[in-house]
Amino acid sequence: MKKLDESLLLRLPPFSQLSRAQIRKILDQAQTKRLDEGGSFFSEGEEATRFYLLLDGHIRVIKTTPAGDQIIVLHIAAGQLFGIAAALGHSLYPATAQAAAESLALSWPMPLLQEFSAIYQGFATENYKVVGARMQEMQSRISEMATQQVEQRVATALLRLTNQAGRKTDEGIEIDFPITRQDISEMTGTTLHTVSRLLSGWEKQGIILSTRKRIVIVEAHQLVRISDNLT
DNA sequence: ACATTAATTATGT
DNA sequence: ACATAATTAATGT
Repeated sequence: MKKLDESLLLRLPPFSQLSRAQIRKILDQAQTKRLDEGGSFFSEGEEATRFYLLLDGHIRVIKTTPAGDQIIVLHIAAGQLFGIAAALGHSLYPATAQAAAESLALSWPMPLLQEFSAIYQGFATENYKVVGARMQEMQSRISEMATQQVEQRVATALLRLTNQAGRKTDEGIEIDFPITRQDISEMTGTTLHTVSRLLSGWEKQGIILSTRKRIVIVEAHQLVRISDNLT
C-alpha cells in the first residue's frame, strides 16, 4: 500500500478544517480501491461495512425496483463521500455504487464514520449537509416524475449532469464520463428510444453534440428553456 | 404523449 | 468479426 498525499484531502469539504496531522491519521486508516468502468464498490443489500470517498472518476448510484428494472438514483462526483446513508439508519447499503468511469476511492470501516464525526469538528456537519442535499435532490426528482413531461425531465437531467460532471471544451460543456441513452432513460424513467429521439432532435437544432457515450451541451440556455417550459 | 417491438445502422475493441 | 450503442419506423396504450 503506497503512501497517500495529505494535500489530496485538504481541499475536500469534509476535511478542509483539519490539520495536516489529523489528516495523516485519517489517511493511514484508509484503504484505496480502484475500479474500471462498470465495477461496483458495493451492492444494494450488502452489509454496509465501509464508507467511501471518491478521489477520481464518477459513480452512479443504482437501485433495482421490485419489478427488476434499474434506476439511477444519483451521481457522485470526485471529492464526495458515499456509502454513508446507511450509517444513519440501517446496516445494509440501500443502493449499488457503480463506477461510471474508471474510478479511485478511499474507504474506511463504517464505525470510523461516527468516530470521525465525534473527534473532528466540522466533519459531521459537512456530512449532514451532503446527505441532506442528496435527499432533497431525490425528492425533487420524484416530484418531477409526477409533474413534468419526459422532454423536460431529460433536459433537467442533462443540466444536472453538466453541473455535477461538466467539463468545458471549445464546443461547449461536456459530460466527462461515458453515458449512454440507456443511462439517461434510467435516470428519467423513460425508454432509451425516447431519449434517443430527443437527443437527435436537439442535436439537429444545435443544442447539443453527441457521439457514442459522449454528450456535449452547446446551448445550455435552450435546455433550461425546455426544462421549465409549457411546450 | 409516450411505450413497445422490431429491424437497421453505426461504432468501438 | 463481434458485441454494444444508437437510430428509425411502425404499431400499441
